[in-house]
Amino acid sequence: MSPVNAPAKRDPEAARQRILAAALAEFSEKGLGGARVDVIAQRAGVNKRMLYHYFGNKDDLFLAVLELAYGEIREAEKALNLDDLSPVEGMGKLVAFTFDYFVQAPYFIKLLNSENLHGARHLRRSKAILDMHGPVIGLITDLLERGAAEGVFRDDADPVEVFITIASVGYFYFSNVHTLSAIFDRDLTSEREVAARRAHVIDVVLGYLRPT
Amino acid sequence: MSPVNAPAKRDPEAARQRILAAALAEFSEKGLGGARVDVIAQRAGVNKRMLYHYFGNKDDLFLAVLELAYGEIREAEKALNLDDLSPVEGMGKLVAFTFDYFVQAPYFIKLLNSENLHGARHLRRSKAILDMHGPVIGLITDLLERGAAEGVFRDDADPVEVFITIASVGYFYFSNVHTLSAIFDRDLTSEREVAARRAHVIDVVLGYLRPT
DNA sequence: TATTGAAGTAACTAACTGGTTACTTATATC
DNA sequence: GATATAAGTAACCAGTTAGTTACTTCAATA
Repeated sequence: MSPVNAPAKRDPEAARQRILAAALAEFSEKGLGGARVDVIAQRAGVNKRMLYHYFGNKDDLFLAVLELAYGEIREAEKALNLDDLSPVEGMGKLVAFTFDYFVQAPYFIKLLNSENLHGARHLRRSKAILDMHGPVIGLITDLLERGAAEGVFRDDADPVEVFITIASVGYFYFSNVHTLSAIFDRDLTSEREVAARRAHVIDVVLGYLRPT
Repeated sequence: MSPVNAPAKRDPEAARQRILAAALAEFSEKGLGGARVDVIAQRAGVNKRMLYHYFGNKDDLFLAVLELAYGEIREAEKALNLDDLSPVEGMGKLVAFTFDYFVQAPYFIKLLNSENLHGARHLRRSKAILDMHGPVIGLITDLLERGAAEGVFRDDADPVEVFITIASVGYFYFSNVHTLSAIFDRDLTSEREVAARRAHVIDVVLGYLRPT
């Protein structure tokens, strides 16, 4: 006869979520190799044994975190509704969205860097992630085709190359902020610098896409 | 009375170089955290104690490797002689060079990723590296100014943004080859794909720089 | 050729690391 | 309310890890 809203003494789902959140933080701060299982357990406020109970081992936990992170960005992309916009506006919105996403979810970049250091061995096991990327390419293909037909975009742009380029120009900036800031002796994490970079990357993609 | 060319039983400089080369390989394959001091010693064919004798500790050894890697690319850049070329040709050559450099020295990307995961804490201690980047920016500034004056480049491009963009479009491709290859289910390390990317990144930079 | 400092070695250590064992406790369901 | 199963805990373990100790050997030079 316990009240519906009473805090459950045991809440498996909440524990799972806390482990995932703690692992996301720890993995993105220290990388897969640098992250410590004990620290994740401590941050999640659960016994270390629970990580193994819920996720099997460190690598499988990392994969779960990776699936979470990829799921979030591809889900957000789907909600963009670029079909209602002109090709130029749509492309600008996609580039801005991608850039802003890196600002909002800095852990995404760190996780991908870690995964690439390890040859994408976790991701390759995840059918969920591998099936996730059709939609984005579809979005870009549609924008490029409409733009070329209307004569506002060049007609020789490859959708996958464009996708990689859109990701590149923002990703690299944030992935390498520390070395770039040190080298150029200016704080590239400042709002002013980030805003300047944001304007630049939109200029680059739209500038490139102008008809030849 | 030992012959000049007889192999010295002790060759400190050679030992130092072998340690550096082994550390470069190990650090770029496993990252700073994943690299093992014992493995570096083994790969270099020296006693582990020698790493500490020559370089002090693991972090200082990493910094030495970083200085070596940065020195190499900035030195190669200096030999480009872009002044003799037209702005468009010069910029094309710089973009191609940067891209090709990532192909030729894949360890450079791995080392930078590691350094950024650690907040550039080694690099910031290295005056040598921090003083290394004036020349490249000078090169780009000159190309942009000449191009704008001749009316073949837009006049609102910032040299540092352009530098970062030139690096981005190649760096990200190679840094993330494994995840990208998995996601798009095609081997982006193949010669054909690399050549296509190379052509694309030149198109992107030169396309963007066209006058507005 | 005596000396001294750098080059080199083997064995060790204290702290850590991912994962396990052996066990207890809560809860849904029949 | 008995019971099976999932949730949870504390203590432990075998293998690593960066760095050190205590020592020997070589070779330049005074």
